[in-house]
Amino acid sequence: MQPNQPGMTADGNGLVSSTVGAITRHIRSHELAPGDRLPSEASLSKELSVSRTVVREAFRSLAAMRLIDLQAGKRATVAEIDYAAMSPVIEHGVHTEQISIQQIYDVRRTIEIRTSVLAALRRTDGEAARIRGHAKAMHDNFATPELIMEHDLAFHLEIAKAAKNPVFALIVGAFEGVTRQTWPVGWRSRSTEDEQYAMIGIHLNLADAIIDGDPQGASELMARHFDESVKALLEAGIA
Amino acid sequence: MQPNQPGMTADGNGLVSSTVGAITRHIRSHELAPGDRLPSEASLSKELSVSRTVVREAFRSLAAMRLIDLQAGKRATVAEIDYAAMSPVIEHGVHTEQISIQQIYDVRRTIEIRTSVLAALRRTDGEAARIRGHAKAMHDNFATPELIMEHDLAFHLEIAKAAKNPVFALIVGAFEGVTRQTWPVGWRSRSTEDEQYAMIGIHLNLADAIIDGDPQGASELMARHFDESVKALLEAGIA
DNA sequence: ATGTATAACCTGTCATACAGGTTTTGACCC
DNA sequence: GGGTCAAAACCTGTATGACAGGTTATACAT
Repeated sequence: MQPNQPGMTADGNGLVSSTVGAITRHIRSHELAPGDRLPSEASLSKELSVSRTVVREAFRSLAAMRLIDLQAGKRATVAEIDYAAMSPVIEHGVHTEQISIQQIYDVRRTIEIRTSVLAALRRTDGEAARIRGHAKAMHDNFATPELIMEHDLAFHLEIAKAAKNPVFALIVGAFEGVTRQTWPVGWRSRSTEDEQYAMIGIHLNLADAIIDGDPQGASELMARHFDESVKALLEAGIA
Repeated sequence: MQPNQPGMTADGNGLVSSTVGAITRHIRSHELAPGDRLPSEASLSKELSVSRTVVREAFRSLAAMRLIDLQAGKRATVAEIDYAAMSPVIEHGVHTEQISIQQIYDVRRTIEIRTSVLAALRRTDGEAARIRGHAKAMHDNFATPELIMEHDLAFHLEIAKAAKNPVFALIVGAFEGVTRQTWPVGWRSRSTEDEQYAMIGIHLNLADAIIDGDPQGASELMARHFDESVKALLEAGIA
């Protein structure tokens, strides 16, 4: 009804896009920080001269991208970076066959060789302990593959966090969903217990290299880990 | 009103989350491919026993993550991977000071050294020509920084595409929005024309290395490009 | 000043309505 | 039978109003 208020960021076609842009601009111009509250739906609706419906759909869009948090009854708040924000995007790409598992492993290899180097250089003692703890938990839960997998995922994410660059953690987190779906395939393709223990052994050695502040060693172990994982997946017929 | 239908993917708290999960499952179980049409809002509303409001908000969520495309009047369709899908997430991280520009350049350096290697190995002749074309356009539009920037961005994205791995392109695309905002700073910090021509020269040499199928050379040039860019940004006081 | 009850506010969901764009239907003509 | 075109049916975008249930702020009592 009212004319479309232009928005610099995303005033593509509809009112919702303009409103998303307006809210984004509001966050930036008011320099809102994570946790800060946004205006209510009603007040935004009035201020932007659009219906509450439109404001709600704009909020949903922003929440889907994890720029804001929504909770029933409470006002929307600016969100902290969520390491799982991009996981659905990657999963969708894989399920629609636009991305292959091997392509994901190539990206992970590239990224995680770097995170292992940075982690070896920058890790705090607490992070080192947690990384070592996950590797050890993989070993100690040998009989329960699901637990091995969870500690494996946490191990890689913890290394990314220890790299002190949230973007690396964001990318590693993006692959968690897909990895959760393909990990069992790789695990089963290591047909003997020796092979399975060897895979866990690499994690233990990698943890040690990071604890020792040995970027060279960490880098080589991470590269080997991915080379072997890709080999295992290829043998299992996953391309 | 009706009880909450559980969804395996995202039945967090509200009906919208469950509905997002249900739609995602629909796409997967029916093996829908990009371009395929989804059911109408009304039929999903009936099938899932929720109001059209809820279905619409679920659609908006999926569209925000770029899993589906929405167009007025038309049915929603499964989306192709969009290289700009993650740009708002990164921009938000930067504007809320959860991510620094330097951290982004470190990730880009890591990723793009790899894409330059892969591009040198896998590029088609058409891609090689386009990459060279953007580098040349940077040189030819020396008087118009905005054009240099656009061709610079397109140059890097084209290399990522030539790497034949959509995930790399996705990541490079994620940084486009932020780069568009910081690029002028780096450009101005190259205070003499010689420095500015040198920056463009690296792009020309990099294009040649990729055309020649020289991964080693491409890798070294890309590394040098980022080292110099980071230096320029640091001198301009951007951390 | 402190604690608590209550009012005011806010979000989640539903129903309905209508404008305007899109697809399907069906009639008509060759 | 096949092609053309207009009308009908369908679909999405947006607005409005309503109400349940959770949250925050107010004001009162102690």
